[in-house]
Amino acid sequence: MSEPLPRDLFDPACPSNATPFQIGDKWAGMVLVCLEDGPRRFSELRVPMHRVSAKVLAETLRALERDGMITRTAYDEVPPRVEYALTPLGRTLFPAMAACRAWAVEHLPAVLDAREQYASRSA
Amino acid sequence: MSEPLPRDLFDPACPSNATPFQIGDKWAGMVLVCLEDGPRRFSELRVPMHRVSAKVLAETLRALERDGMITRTAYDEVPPRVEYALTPLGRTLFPAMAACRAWAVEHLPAVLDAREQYASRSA
DNA sequence: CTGTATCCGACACGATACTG
DNA sequence: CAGTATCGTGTCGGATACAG
Repeated sequence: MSEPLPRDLFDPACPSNATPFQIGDKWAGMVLVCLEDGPRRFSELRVPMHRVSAKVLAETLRALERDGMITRTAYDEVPPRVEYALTPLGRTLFPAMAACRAWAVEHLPAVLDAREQYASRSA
Repeated sequence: MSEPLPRDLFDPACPSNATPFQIGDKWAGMVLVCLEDGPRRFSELRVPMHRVSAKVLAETLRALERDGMITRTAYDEVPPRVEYALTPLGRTLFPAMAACRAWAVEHLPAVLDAREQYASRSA
């Protein structure tokens, strides 16, 4: 125990480094959850994500599209309509996201306890 | 399909919001991985995380300690020695982290492909 | 409706110097 | 060795105004 650990965690080949680029992104995960049950329009996404500005939401959607996680479909109508939908690749993220969510559900109380004890020790 | 979705994802009670606060943190996950095989000293952690300044590493360690994920043990010696170690609560994160890493290993090539195609479409 | 362009403040982060 | 204090910079992200 406690012998190895010489590697460079910033090596691009290290999955520990590449992993959170989607799940860990501040809002990408939210977008994916919002699309789980079917395609959504830009304005539909803004409702549950009301604390995110249009600018940042647009940037998040671009990044997810670029990475092949979602598709963007613009319909030539008036008024304009654009729908975002998960790709099969995007769906592959859900098991890992579910594991994270399950952890939070199970252990979040313990974390909050730890914070309280830490705060009272500092006082 | 495509009916629900009225909830507020910023509700503190929503696990989708609370989940990435550890795994998604820029360096917290790295620290946890570094501690997996046993306790480490501050300077030992700086080797694999050489791109993180001492200041930020210290802040990350404080946050993880506050949340009950790691312990900090200072030995009264000269020169000083401080060791960080996982708590049982901290260890509970590893299954979720493993799920994320497994996703990355399996699907990262597809993501890189998507990026190339996206770049060539833009050109 | 679905964005983009611009401005601007807040904060995250690194570098450096210093302390116990 | 294990940090903290201070400073400077770059980026994130909101608000607003505007375009297709």
